[in-house]
Amino acid sequence: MTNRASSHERVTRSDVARYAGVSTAVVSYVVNEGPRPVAAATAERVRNAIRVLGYRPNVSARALRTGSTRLLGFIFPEIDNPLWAEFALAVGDAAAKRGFDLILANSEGDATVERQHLLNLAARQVDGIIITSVLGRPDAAALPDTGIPTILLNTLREVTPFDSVTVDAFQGAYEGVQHLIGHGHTTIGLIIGGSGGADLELREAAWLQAIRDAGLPDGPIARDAFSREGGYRAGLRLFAGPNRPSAVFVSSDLQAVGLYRALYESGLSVPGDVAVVAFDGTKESEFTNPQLTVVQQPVQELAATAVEQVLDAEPVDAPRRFVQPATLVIRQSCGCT
Amino acid sequence: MTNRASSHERVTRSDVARYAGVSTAVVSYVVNEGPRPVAAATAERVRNAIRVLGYRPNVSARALRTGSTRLLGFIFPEIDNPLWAEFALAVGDAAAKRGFDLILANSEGDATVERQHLLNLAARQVDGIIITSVLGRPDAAALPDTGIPTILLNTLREVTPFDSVTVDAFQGAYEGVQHLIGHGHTTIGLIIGGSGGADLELREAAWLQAIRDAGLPDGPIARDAFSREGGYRAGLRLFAGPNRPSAVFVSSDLQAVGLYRALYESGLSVPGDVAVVAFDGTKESEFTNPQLTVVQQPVQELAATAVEQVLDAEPVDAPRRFVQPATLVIRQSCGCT
DNA sequence: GTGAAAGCGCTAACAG
DNA sequence: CTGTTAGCGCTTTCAC
Repeated sequence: MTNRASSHERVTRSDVARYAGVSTAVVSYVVNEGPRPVAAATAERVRNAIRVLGYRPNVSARALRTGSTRLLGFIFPEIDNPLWAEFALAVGDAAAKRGFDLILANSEGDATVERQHLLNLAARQVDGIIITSVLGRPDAAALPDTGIPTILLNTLREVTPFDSVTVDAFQGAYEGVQHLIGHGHTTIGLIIGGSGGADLELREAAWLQAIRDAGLPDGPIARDAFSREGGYRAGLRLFAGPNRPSAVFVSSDLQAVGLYRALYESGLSVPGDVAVVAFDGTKESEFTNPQLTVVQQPVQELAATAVEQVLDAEPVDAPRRFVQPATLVIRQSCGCT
Repeated sequence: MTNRASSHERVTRSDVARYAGVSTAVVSYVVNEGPRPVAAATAERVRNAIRVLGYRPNVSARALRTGSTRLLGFIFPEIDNPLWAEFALAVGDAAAKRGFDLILANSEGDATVERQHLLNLAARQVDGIIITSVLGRPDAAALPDTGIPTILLNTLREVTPFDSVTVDAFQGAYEGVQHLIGHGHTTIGLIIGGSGGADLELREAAWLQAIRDAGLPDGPIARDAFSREGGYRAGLRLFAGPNRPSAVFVSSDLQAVGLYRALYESGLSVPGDVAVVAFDGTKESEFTNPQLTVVQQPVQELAATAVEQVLDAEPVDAPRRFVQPATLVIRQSCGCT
């Protein structure tokens, strides 16, 4: 037995038409349930012919004719962050609900690769593109205009020239830090990626704001990659010196996992010695020991909105921004239990 | 500014031909670098026209004409296991290297859904399908014959009627258990999914064999889902009673993460009270505390082989099986350090 | 080295 | 309610 093209002489629409004794148009009407009505008996004959012959419509031909591939493109920066995997899954599910399939494209965190994927997806005539961009940054303007509805998912800056759907990172981070403050901590560190600079990332801005609003002194910052290793290194640095924070807000739970290792190796306990709240709330964060208290992104909702917008939204002149609230999920690392 | 179809009158091949003052055939020859030669100067004119006009070939039309979409399908049972995410990424990368894109299809662990995806991908005329099937089981025979090259990835049973590429689960599990035995453990438990039965899954078979080969008594088994929760529940059961094993072989590191939580809650330490070795070796396993010793799947290599086979293999009558070795990665949970 | 033209399988006017 | 047919954009054979 083989799984190769064995006895697969391709069955076309006209084979079906011949077999059912109708025209090819009627076959189309039956297959697409429109645009013209077909007599019940005729339709049944056609459906039977389709079944008997094992006919499957050629999607490429249809796409060529209609201009729609019923395909969506999803560009993500790398998959090692389980958050992207969760987004990919959620977007795929939302797309499937509408009868669309998803093409994956890994930009490897590289803006050039991202650009190429965009062009490639455009050539494939996908009906929409969803990007979790490397660029939560304004220079997303550098993305080529493909003429295809495109939406940025999970941008953590305020401004983009594209439609975007994103968690309310400021509100979420603010609540997370506030929660730590509520536990009585006065020195609250931050672990985050990026490079700071003038145009603060929302999570960082919120952390700072919450601290200052509470009249506390700015806490120490350790910047490193948005990865487990990055969090590990950042954690090591944060707790190497004499002025250790008693609490840390971590801007992704991947980094928090790394921080856990740093703390574990330093013999520091969570939440006893250090309280931790992390942003993202992937599944992985649920099974750390102790369990991470997180500011959770509404992944399903964000994905559903992205798909909906990309498929249904009317063109307008100004970029739209859809912001959805994050949820503080209290578990153990903050010290509540 | 909008990201909608703005000024996108579609540029076709004949626009380019007109602009460059050549025939459409020549444009094809240039775009595809064949099959006929083109004078250097002419080619340059065409390339220039392409650039100026911003022409991008229509992939659907090409697919219709050539019968090849340069698309691969990847069916996976659910993405909550980071192993599937790693496979998806690796398959996507391997496909990209060959100029193919990947369509994702989540079967949600349901054989019916899996079947539908297979049919849908066939209708999309993908050039190959890679399945990490729900069915590591012989009834994979129930998969429909699509006439498209299809390969099973990561099947953990010996027999399938399809081509397959898989880690050497028996060898890997055997080595993992042997390693535990080498540490002097005499009661080695197993946490695994599935239901046992006559046709043993390879990891279970290997665990049993290694124990018996060492002249030890069979250890306790806890069966539960291949998830963090499943591992947690299994762990709770395994360590509830009086006859606790001193070591556990866990058939996926997701389950090991769950086991860690159960042990953490029970106040049992790893590897002091319980030594652990897990199968899979995803990135997540590296950052547990203490770090998991794992039998690691060669994810990149398996994915590369799957893509290669699906694209290049000649049809044959007997199913082919490609088996690649697992690697024991010694970290802390086994008690080595 | 280049061009003309057929046709991949489908949809949707348009005609009956 | 059903049939005929043009044509989506591309590749490639065949002629020049």
